[in-house]
Amino acid sequence: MAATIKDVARACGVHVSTVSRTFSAPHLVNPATRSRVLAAADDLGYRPNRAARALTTGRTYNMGLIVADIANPFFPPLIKAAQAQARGRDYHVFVADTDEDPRVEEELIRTLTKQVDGVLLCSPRLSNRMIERLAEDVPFVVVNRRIKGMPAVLMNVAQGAKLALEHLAGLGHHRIALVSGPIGSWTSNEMQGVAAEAPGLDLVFFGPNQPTEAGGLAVAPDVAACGATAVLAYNDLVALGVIEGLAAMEIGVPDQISVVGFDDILPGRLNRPKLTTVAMPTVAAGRMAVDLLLQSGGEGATVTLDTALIVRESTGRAQ
Amino acid sequence: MAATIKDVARACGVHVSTVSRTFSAPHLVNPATRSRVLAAADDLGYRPNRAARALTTGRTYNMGLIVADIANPFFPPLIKAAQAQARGRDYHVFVADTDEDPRVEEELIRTLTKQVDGVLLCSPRLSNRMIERLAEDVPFVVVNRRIKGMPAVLMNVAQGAKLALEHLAGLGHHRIALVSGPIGSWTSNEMQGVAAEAPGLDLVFFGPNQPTEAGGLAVAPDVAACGATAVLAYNDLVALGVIEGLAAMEIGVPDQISVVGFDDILPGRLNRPKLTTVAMPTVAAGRMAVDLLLQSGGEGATVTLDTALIVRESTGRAQ
DNA sequence: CTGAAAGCGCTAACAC
DNA sequence: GTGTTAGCGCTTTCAG
Repeated sequence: MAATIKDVARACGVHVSTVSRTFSAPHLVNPATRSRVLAAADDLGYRPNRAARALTTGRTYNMGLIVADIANPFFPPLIKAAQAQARGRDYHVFVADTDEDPRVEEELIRTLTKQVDGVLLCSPRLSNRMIERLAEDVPFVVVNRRIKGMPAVLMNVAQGAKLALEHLAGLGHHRIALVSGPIGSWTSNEMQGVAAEAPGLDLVFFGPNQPTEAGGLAVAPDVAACGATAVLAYNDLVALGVIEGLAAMEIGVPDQISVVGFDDILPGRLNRPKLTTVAMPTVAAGRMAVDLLLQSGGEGATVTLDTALIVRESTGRAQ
Repeated sequence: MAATIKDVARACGVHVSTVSRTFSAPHLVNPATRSRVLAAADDLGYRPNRAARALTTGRTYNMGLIVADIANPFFPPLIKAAQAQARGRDYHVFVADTDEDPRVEEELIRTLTKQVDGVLLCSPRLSNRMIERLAEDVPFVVVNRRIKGMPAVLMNVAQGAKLALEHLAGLGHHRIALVSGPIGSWTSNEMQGVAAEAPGLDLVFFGPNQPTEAGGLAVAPDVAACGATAVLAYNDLVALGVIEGLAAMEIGVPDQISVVGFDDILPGRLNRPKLTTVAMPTVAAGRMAVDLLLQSGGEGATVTLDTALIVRESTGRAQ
C-alpha cells in the first residue's frame, strides 16, 4: 500500500539511490530528473520512511518528553509549546507521563532511548546519579532541575518570589505566611532561599504540604491563626485551596488576607477573586528545551527564564 | 555506544538469530543458552531497537494521538489515560496538537503514518472524506465523531443533557437557556437533539458561541434578559464565563439562576460556587480508544460511553 | 550526475 | 535448537 522508494524508482526509471538523493540531497541531482522523481513521488503519495532512514543516518527526528503528570495544569502549556516547536523543526514527540514514579520514569527512558534523538525531562523524580547514567545513552535536557554539565531550562523562581514579596510589602503587609510544597522540590528550595534574605519582613513558614488544592485547604486554619495578613503559596493549586479554606472560615480574600500563587494556571484565572500569581514561563520553557536539545553543540548550556508577577484580584492593601 | 544484537551475539558466542529469538520467541530457544544470552544482554544493557524491528515485522509499537488543543483542559485527562493504557500494552505514543487547523492535522497524520500502527483522532477538524482517505494508509480510531465503518469512541452527550435537564426540572426550573458552542460540533448537535424533545420545558436557544470563558461571558446579558432561571452550557468553560458575566450584573448563582456545565474540568471543581456539571468520560475514552485500536479485528466497532451528572453548588431551586 | 553495492539492526523462513 | 540467508526501506560510499 504505502509507496516505498522502490516504487518511485521504478515509476520513473531511475535507481533508488537517485530517488533517495532527491529527498536528502536535492542539489546533487539533475534538475530534470529531480522533477521527474518528485512528480512520481507525489503521484504515488510517497513519503520517506523516517524509521528506515534513521537506521542508516542515526537521526530519528523524534524526541521524548517526560513529565510527572500530564493532567497537572502546569504541564499542558509546556507540552503544547514543546510539541509545536518540535514540529517546526520537523520532529515528532513522544509524550509520556510517569505518574510521579521514578521507576516508571527510568523504564520509559530506557525503552525510548533508541527511538529518539533526545529526551526532555520535566521536573524529573529520578536521582541525579541515575539521570547521569542514563545520559550516557541519550542526550537530555532537564527542565527545572540543575545537574552539573547537563543542558537545563530553569525558571527563575527566586526572582518571582522576590517580586511577589515586594508587591506584598508595597501593599503594607509585614507578616507573611510562606506555604511551601513538598520537600526538596525545586520551587520550594528557591522560595526558601529568597525568604531567608527577605527585606525586613516577618515570614512564617508552613510546610511541607501537598502541592494540591487539598494541601492548601489543610493549612488554611494554621495560616489564619498565625496572624499573617498575606500568604505566598507554593503554587496556584495550593493558593486556591488556601482561599477556599479561608472562605470556609469567613475570612475574605483580599479584604482580610491577601494571597499570591505561583504558575499562572487556568483555574487561577477563572477563580473569583482572580488569583494574583507569579507566572511561570512554561511556554518559553517548552520551546527553549526543544531548541537546547536540537542545537547539539549546546554542551551543558543552562538557560534561566524570567518569571513575571501578574497582579489580579487576590491581593490588596493590608488592614 | 548502545549495544546491538551483534554485540550480544559475540559476547556469548551464538548467532544473532539466536539472540533475536531469545527476545521475540523465547520458547524456541534452549533454556541454557537463553539464560546465557539474557545475562550477556543485561550485562551490556542491550535493548532491541524497536524501529529496526518494525522494519521487518511491520509493527512499530507506536501510536499517534492527535488533539485539537493540548492546553484545553478537556484533553489532558484523556491524553494521560491513553498514554498510560498504551504503556501497559508496550506502546509509545506520539502526541500532537493541531492548533485546531485541519491542514496541520492532515500533514501530521501523513508524516506519522509510516511510524505508527494507528492513530487516535480526538475531535478531529478534518472532513469525513479526508479522514476516510487517510484511513487507507493507517488505522484510525476517532473520538467524539461518527464516521461510517470507522471504530469510534463516543461520549453519550444526549444522555448527559437529559440528566441535566431532569435535574433542573426537578428543582422547579421551566425556562432554561441552552447556551451552545460552535456550529457543527458533536456536543452541540447532540444537545440540540435532546432539546428538541424536551419534556415540556421552555428552552431558549443561544448560539453559536465560542467554546470558551469569553463565549460565556458574552452571552450572559442575553441569558439574563431572556427570563430563564437556569442555563445548560456547552461546556464548563462557557458555564464559568456565564457565571462570571452574571456576577458582573449582580445576579447570584445559584440563588437567582442555576448553571450546569459539561465536561467536569478542573477549573469547575475549584470554582466558587463549585460547578454542577455533566462529567465526560474522558479517562475511559482515552483507555478505550487505545484498546479499540489495538484489537485490530475491531472493524468499525463503536463504543458509547455514559456520562454522569455531578451535582455541586451552581444549581439550586428555582425562585 | 547516476548506478551498483554494502550495510544500518533486526526478523523470518529454511536448512542442518 | 541453532546457524544461514535474505531482506525490510533507506542512505552512503565508490565507480563510472
